[in-house]
Amino acid sequence: MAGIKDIAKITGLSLATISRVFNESPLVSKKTREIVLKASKKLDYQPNLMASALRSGKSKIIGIIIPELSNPFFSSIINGIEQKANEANYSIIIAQSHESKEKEIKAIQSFIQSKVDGVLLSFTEQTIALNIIKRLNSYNIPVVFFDRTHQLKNTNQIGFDNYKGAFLATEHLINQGCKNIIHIVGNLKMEIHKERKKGYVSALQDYGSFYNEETSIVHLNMNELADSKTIQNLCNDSENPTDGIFAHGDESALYILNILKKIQIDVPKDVKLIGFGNTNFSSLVQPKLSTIDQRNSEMGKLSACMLLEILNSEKLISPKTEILSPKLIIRESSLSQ
Amino acid sequence: MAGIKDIAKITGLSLATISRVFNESPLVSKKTREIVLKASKKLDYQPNLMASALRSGKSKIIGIIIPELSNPFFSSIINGIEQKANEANYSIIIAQSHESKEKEIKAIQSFIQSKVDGVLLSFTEQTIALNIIKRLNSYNIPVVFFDRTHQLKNTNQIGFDNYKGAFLATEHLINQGCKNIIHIVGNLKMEIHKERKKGYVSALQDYGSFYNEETSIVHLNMNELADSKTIQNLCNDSENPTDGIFAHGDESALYILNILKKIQIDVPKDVKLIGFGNTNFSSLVQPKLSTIDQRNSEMGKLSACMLLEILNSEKLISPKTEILSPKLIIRESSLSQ
DNA sequence: AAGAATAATGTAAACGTTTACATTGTTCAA
DNA sequence: TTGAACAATGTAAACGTTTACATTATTCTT
Repeated sequence: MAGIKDIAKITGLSLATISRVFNESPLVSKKTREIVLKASKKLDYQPNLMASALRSGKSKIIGIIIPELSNPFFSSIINGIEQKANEANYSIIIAQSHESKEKEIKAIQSFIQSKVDGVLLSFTEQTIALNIIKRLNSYNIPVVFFDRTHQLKNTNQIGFDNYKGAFLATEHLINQGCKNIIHIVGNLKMEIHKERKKGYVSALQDYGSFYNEETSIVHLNMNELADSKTIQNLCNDSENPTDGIFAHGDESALYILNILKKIQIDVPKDVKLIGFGNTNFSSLVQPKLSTIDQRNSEMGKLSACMLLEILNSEKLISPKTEILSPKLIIRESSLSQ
Repeated sequence: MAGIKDIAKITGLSLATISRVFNESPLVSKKTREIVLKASKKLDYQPNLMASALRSGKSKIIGIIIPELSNPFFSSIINGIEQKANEANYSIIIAQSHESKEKEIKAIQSFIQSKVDGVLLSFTEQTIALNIIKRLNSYNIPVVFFDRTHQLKNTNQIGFDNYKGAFLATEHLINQGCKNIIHIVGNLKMEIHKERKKGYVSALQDYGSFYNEETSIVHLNMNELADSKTIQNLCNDSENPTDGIFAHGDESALYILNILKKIQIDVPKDVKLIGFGNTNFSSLVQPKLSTIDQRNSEMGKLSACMLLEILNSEKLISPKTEILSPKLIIRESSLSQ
């Protein structure tokens, strides 16, 4: 309820001076600063961020758009973002796109209207990044893309080396003696999953392993019966039975694990399995799941830092792309012996 | 960039009329409405929510405080909240308390300054709800508590019947023939875990089952070696071996599952196990985990609706508490034969 | 046809800050 | 002792809306 005016009244100072105190301006003497602070305590003064934002043009809010909050990958990224944002006294406002371009656009619209200072964005599979950039640019709102990156130059991005991650995973299976490794692919409309597939194929080629575009790439259709038949056929193939599986994510790895169990194929004895993402449950399942760590929280922190840097610097910072390197996590599901 | 003024200029109308159009006031004629909308399209007019909030006192923002975003329970609640909030044209701003009272207070402070219209709050174990209520009340910000509820009258709450959930879980184990059921308790400083314990004890008493405060209640200390020894001792007790385990959460149930596996106790043959929360991975582990569904998304929707109702009604709505009922989900980990 | 009722629009102040510019007070060099 | 330099404070307009109140235009009643 109490505003800067009230403080001015009881201290006998002008609005400007009071305002300067709260903005930590060096233009105010120690003595008056203390007087003001004491008065503001007494009145339980709460600065009105809306008014401040309106006048100054800085809202101290960062907008985040992600596909799905309940995806643990994204929620831990947000953890990282929140930490850095809070340190810098920014609030975060979150919107989910649910992989829908329309919702994404709506979110951006709402962010523009809310006058967010910057946007962190992991776009949907259908998004044309250029449009988004243009839109935000025309309102002078900087944006940093994370996780889902694109080919455009001159944009700020924090990515992850999906290619290398997939390569490491596949290589690991090869090292464990697998002769016929299949890959459960994700949505190939998305760059990240294309990259994972590429990494997988590269590893096989580098090591001269068996690869067949028809049979080595498996699309799940989330119909348990059909899927388990497919897997069964592959694993029981008389000529070239599958003995290694690289799944595009931990969750689908779990799903596969279930299927294998049902058709009585032992992991890791008969088939070795590795996931992707190092989700919190991956060390808690039986057998413990080998996987690729995506360094989620780090990604969050990095993107937040990049955005904050842009927000804090007067002059233009030349855009840059940073790519995080994967870490291979070896647990039980992929180990021979 | 374009504001209401620009629209006024090119249409020759007054600011008031333009404003009325965007606020869907009935006081404006169809003809002028269309003229205004056309002009606003042309200018790509974006209402400045900050200015609007400042003048009207309504920010159209809901603040959410939760302990931990990466806890899937909370992220699905937020999913529910976001859905309802978006429908009503509200943005959500999220802060995590990380179970720290200080961070929680800081978040509330920041919400007050951001002039959120209302707060949805799941408080930390150390929180004294009364203080929070008082603080928000003095700034006229309504609050709805969810999940973690308290005893105070005259507050808005959406809770979950933890007692009944625990009762159902325990009862189910009894029905499956368990004679000696232990309970892995959560943090007993928290009401929800106290209630779960109570429900467990009640079920045992109602059915005249074995219960011993000393041995039936197990606190995990997250030291795998020590914990596995404890569990082993209980399960191999010559007089009264444990044959049923009710864990306070799905994650700890998974943890227990691992321990049991390691000490070669079969689930569900030797010991039947049930968790709490119906987390997304619970149907993907081996054996599939029986659990109690907490109806997370529903809880989110309900709390959002309750808050929105308060925000939309002129007159005071008398505070109410709603308690969601648990659903028993029976899967493999608890089934006999 | 006059006045009442209603509909549509306009005027201008207000929301609580920030900030460019102006003013006053102080210190210090010459 | 003047005035230049600097430090501290003040004045008042501005940010982009909303809204109480005033005004004008239109329709209706009798």
